Formats: sequence, structure tokens, C-alpha cells
Amino acid sequence: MRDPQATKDRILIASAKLFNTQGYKATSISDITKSTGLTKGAIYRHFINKEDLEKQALKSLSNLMFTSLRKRIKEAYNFHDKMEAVFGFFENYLKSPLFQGGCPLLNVAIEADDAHPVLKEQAQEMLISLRSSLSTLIQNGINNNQVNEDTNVNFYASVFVSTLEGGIMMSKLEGNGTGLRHAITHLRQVTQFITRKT
Amino acid sequence: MRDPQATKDRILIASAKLFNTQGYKATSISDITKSTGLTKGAIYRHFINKEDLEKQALKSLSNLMFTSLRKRIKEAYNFHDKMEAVFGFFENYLKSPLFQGGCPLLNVAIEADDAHPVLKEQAQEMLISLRSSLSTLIQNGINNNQVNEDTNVNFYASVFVSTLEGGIMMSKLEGNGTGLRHAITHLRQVTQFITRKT
DNA sequence: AATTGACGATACCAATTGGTATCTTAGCGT
DNA sequence: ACGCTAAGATACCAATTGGTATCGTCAATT
Repeated sequence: MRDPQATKDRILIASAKLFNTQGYKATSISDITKSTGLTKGAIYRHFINKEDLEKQALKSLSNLMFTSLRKRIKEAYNFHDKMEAVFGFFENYLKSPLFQGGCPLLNVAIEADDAHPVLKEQAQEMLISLRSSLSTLIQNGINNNQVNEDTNVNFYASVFVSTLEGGIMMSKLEGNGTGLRHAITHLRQVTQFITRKT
Repeated sequence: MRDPQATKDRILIASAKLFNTQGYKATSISDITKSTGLTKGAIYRHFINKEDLEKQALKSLSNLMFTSLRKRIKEAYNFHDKMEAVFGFFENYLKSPLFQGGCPLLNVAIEADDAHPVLKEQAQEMLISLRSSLSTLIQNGINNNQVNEDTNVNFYASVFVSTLEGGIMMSKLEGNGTGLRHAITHLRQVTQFITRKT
């Protein structure tokens, strides 16, 4: 009946959800005990302190995010469809109960401002991952003659990320998909713009 | 020697700064007493509770933000220059000590997720203000034959906001201006795109 | 000059925070 | 069947939280 790995996962999943919705600092250990039904003893057996738990919970959110994103991208077979996969991933953000609380990257980026250097570093890595995914996507598009060869890869990767994240912020705040939908519609036009005409 | 309004302002300025950098929930009353040199008694004389202080501090940040933005816009005399005024305002965000901690709208939008309905409502108002400013700016551009008349005003206003806010997130996280600069460079192209050719 | 009322300091409060020490108990190897 | 180890529950801790009650003091009005 006892399964330490399962309880650790349970703690991670529950706390990740709480951190992503309420915030890291704003979520207390007792919030997590209430959510999991476990006690403090169980939590502090698996994690050395709250920061350690925050770190690992964010890591699991990051894994969840990027495995899902990469899977979607991998399943598409040309630049256009891969971009649509990215857009679909972000659109799904709003309704997906997997990511209650919105984008883990955006959330932690804002909260980890100055006070929390550990989380900030992880957030930076996440941003690099996301932007790199888009960079390679565009670069592959160039290599396969689907994207104009004079396209500034890193520039557009950066633009895609900022527009998407900003769109998520707007949609989360307003409680509707409009902001993000407009952002994606615009990025579709940008995608079209850098697409090589045949 | 005693000036109640001055001390209230002092509390507001100090706490606004702390809220915008550390977060609202993460900033304690004692943080504010340390920062102002005042005591709890002084604070609770001017504000009925912490939420009231948060509310008023955010309001003052909002006022600061929009008076500054509107002033910049007002000082320019055509669509192109007014857009440049907006870009300049956001670029200034990073270095300006006036807004340590980044964009107050972005910060409060992320933090006020679910828990804090009062701040969330204020954040929504701020978002509406910002987007409206851009909408009227574009609409005036149309009216003055400087912007294509078939331009979707609200759509582009939304795109401008999300791209700028996302760019701020990136730049704050990475500690350099690159993300925001790319966002703005892109938005300059978009501005050019919707500009009426003479 | 005395009175008064607001201003701000001091001292306190219960509740909650992250964290630890200790205890019980489940389950594996022998 | 019996220990042994580690998983998790219980009970505690000092420090900090938001908030209040009280106290002194400054300054304007009378």
C-alpha cells in the first residue's frame, strides 16, 4: 500500500497546480497538505525545504509543457503545420486543466523577479527552450525552402514568444480567448509573411 | 512638521515600489515600515487594511503609468510619431526607476489570477485603458488618412498590447533589452504595414 | 495658555508561516 | 515470526503575519 514515489509525485502534481494558480510564495505548505491529504511529515521527507519543492514542481511543469509542445511539433511535417501546432498548443493553454493558472513560464517569470534567484534561473532556461524551439523550427523551414532564406531566425522566434505570452496574459486576465486569438491570428499573418512563395 | 497627506503619499510610493518588485502578497506590512521608516500605527491610520493599501498603491501606479503615456502620445502630432511615443514609453520601462519591477499591469495581471478579485478588477481596467489608448490612436490615424481605412482597429490594438507586454516579460527575465527591442522593431514593421501609402 | 483631536509610536494579539523532533507503523529481508 | 528501515503522522518550535488597543505628542482653535 505504501509507494513513496507515488506520494512524491502526488505532492509534486498538487503543489505544481497550486504554485501555478496561486503563486509560489503565496502557496503555503499547509495549502499543499490540505490539497494532498498528506501531512507535513510526508512532504518534508521527500523535499528538503519549500524551495526544493518549488524547484522540482516547476521542473515538472516545465517537462509537462515542453514534452507536450515538442510532441505536437514533431507530429507535423512542414513549416506551416508545425507553426499551427505551436499555435494550437498555446490556444489549448486556456482550457487545458493540465495548466490551470496559465503559462508556467509566464507566471514564474513575473513572480521570480528579484527575490527568488533559483526559480528565476529555471524560468530563464524555460524561455531559452521555448525560443530555441521556435528558432530551430524557423531554421528548418529555411533549410527546407519553406521559409525565406533572409529571415532573421532569432528575431522572429523572439517576436513569436513575446506575442504569444502577452496574448496569454490578456486572455487570462479578461477571462476570454480574444487577446490570445488576436495574437495568434496576427502570428499566422507573420508566418505567411516569412513563408517562401512558390 | 506634521503632514498627514505627505506621509500617506510616502507610504503609497514606498509600498507601490515594493508591490511592483516583490509582489503584493509577498510584501508584508513590516517591509513597508522598514522602507518608510514609519510604524504600523501610521500605516493603519491612513489605510483600513492591507488590501486597501494594495488597491490605492496600484491605483497610483496606474495613474503614473497612464499620465506619462498619455502625455507622450499627446506631444506627438501624427500617427507615426504617436506610435513612436508609445514604443518609447515601453522602452523606457526597463531603465526607468519610476517603474522598478517592470510593467505594473503585467505584474498585477499575473499575480491577481484567482485569489485577489479586487486587484484583478483594477488590472482589467488598466488593460482596457491601455488597449483603448491604442485603439483611439489607430482610429485617429484612419480618420486623418494616415492609416489604411480597412484596418481592424481593435485587432491591432490587441496585438500591440500583447506583443509589448510579452516583450517586457522577456526583457525583465533575461536582464537585457533584446526581447522588448525585437518586439518593438516588429511592431514598427506592423505600424508601417497599416500605414497608408501616399 | 489651555483644550482638543488627529497623528503616529508602542505594545500587544491570535493565527499562520516554514521547519524539526519524535513517534508509530507498514512492509521487506531474513 | 521477527527485526530493521524508512514512510508518514503528530506534536511541537520560533518567527512572522495582518490587525488592534492604547498611549504620547504635536499643532490648530478657542
